[in-house]
Amino acid sequence: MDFLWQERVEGRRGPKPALTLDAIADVAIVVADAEGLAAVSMQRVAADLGYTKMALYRYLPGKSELVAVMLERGLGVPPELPPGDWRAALTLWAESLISAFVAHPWALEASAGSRPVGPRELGWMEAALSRLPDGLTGAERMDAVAVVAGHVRSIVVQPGESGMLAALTEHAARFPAISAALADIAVRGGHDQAFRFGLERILDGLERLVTQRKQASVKDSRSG
Amino acid sequence: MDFLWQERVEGRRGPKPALTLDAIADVAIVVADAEGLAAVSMQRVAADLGYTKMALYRYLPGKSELVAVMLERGLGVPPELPPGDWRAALTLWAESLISAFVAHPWALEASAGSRPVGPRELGWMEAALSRLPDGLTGAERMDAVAVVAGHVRSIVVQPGESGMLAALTEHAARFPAISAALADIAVRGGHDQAFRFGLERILDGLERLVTQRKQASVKDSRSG
DNA sequence: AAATAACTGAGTCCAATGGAAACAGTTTTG
DNA sequence: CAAAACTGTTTCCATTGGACTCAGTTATTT
Repeated sequence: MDFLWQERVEGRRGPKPALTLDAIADVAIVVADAEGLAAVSMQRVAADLGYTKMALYRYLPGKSELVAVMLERGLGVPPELPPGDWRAALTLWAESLISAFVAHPWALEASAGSRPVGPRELGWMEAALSRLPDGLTGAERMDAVAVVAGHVRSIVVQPGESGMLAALTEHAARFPAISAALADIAVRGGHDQAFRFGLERILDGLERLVTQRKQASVKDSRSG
Repeated sequence: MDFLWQERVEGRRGPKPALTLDAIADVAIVVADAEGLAAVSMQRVAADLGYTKMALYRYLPGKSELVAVMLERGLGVPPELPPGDWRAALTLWAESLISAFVAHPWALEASAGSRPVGPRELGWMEAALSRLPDGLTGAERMDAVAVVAGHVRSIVVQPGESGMLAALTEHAARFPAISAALADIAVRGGHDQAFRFGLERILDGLERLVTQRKQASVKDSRSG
């Protein structure tokens, strides 16, 4: 987890390092973008760099750390969110996040499970948190961001439709509700529709909570 | 994808198979539950069964198919949803799904990405779809279920808090919003709180949409 | 009943993986 | 200058998923 936060100390003994952590990660990202995360092996990355596999271990403890660095660089820095409407800000945030995931599909797999967190990832979290409306507890704020981020993830994963369609052609009768719904889906615009729909439901739900609380607190101050 | 839907044909020549697909998957599930999906190898599963690795390939084309079968069995059958309130039904559905994921944490990893879909997985989808309120298009119904399922997934993933806390102890100043929110989290009840919060926001958002449309259609029929 | 064809599980072999350990060469520090 | 620290390379290993072969078993066919 150190290497995610701390850059290399200068002025050490021995030969100058020929590589940098970032250069390694960038090559790995190129591989992952083109051929998937599975194609990223120490050997492959080292070969693409023109070095031997074990040279990388001078920069990284192991492969999982390489993936962590890839993720940090792949995510990029969070976008500048315009001031004003919190819904617009969160929408832009979610759109940017989904763009990052679409550009680097492996990032989804890489960001699953418990793992060390880097500064950029925290930057994304910070950006969203700071633009949430008032009237939520700290825990609720974390949860709210988690819901939006979870929605983005689930959109990118998209396990279903293609595999579902294949399975349904033979067993449509057993799953009438799916069949009926899918008949409608063929004529719409892919991911984006689903993304918008879910995001707006979530923001609506959030908005309802905060306005509800705002009204309650007004009533409170009036009566007390 | 065949083996997910079709059981073995009886009355074949040759020796009786010593194993069954389900028995193999069950052993693999035990391994995955105890030591994670990474510990599931053909060798390991075969050894636990008392057979050689290559024997398994008589039942499965490859490892990815084993994981697919594991997922089908691990998910189990969807719960019976009580009639009536659609919010209660969807809540129970989401709770059951999260229980399955908590019981089999590897199922999350296994269900990521595009993959063949089995009957039980479709059964879950069908169950949720059939209990959604009226007033949604087919595409929207799919999206609505996807949002809820995505929320469940994101709750189970829970990338953050532990790793985040570790990182924040040293860099709290750089991320004030996270620090403030996390200070609140220490005193609450883990996953469940986040799950409830997000689910209720989503259901609120859905409810708003359908009631909105119901009102619009009433007004419509009055004026036209 | 006998022959055949299909099937079984075991055994051997392979390329690729992540990683450990020891290596010779290079540069800074004492 | 010598020693210490660091570099990238080389050699080695266990484990992985999987292709292929082989002897043995059994249901179907003749």
